[in-house]
Amino acid sequence: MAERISDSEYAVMEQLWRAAPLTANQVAEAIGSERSWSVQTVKTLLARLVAKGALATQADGRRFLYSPLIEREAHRAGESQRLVDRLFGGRISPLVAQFADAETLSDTDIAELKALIERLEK
Amino acid sequence: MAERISDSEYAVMEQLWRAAPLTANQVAEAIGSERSWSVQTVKTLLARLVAKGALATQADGRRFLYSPLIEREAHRAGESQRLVDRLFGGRISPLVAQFADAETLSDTDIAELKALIERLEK
DNA sequence: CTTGACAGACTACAGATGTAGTCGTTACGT
DNA sequence: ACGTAACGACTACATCTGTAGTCTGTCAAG
Repeated sequence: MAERISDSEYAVMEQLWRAAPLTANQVAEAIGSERSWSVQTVKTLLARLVAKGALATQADGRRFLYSPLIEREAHRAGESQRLVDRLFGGRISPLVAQFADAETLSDTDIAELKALIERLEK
Repeated sequence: MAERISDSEYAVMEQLWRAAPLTANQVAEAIGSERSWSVQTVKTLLARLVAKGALATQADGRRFLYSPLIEREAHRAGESQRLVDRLFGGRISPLVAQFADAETLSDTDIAELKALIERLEK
């Protein structure tokens, strides 16, 4: 079942979505450039993700190779839906309108959205 | 600084954005219809929100009237931005595309988005 | 004046989260 | 064969969150 994934855990998942399977050390190394976590911290997060059913382990000698069990897309979809439900009554246009009001939309964003909508209208 | 507001706390804020100022009991009563929380729980959440600087109190005899100190819009904007940054590299069209792929967009949603984009293009 | 209802303050406590240390084992280099 | 580095398992601990109980003071009704 879709247990929630915390922020820190998500950073670990990201590496494994980028490339898998990886050893704990490889994950730690990949993350090292972004966050300054000790290897132990990464290992704890990996263990928690395994416990949550988000990662699969595969023995490789006496260590593990980790790979994602949940899809990145599925996670994004769940989290996005959750936000939209909580904050915008489940409707998406107020969400987009919010970004419009905050003026955080670039011309590129607008063009992309336009293309997307046109595609959807068909 | 904008301390984060948890899910439960958000439910309390919602009532106060709907109508303020309110007493603790009024908030509890208003929420009671949606969640079955004890009055104590609501009071704890109110106190935490005050501690976080999200609510202001105003004495009314021997009790307090609570009112929001942060804007609903500002909170929505912050949370939305946070999600988009974390999950979609800060770009919004992939977020919308995600909903499109998940087929959770109604015709109404699409029409609204279209109108919104047209307005933005000017 | 007494009592009881109610208000806020303080306390409780389990589970999640962020961040890491320690322990016991094992494989590899020498 | 032996030490040592590295690995996973277990432990740690402060903070946040969800959910509520208890304590103490006070206002209002009788």
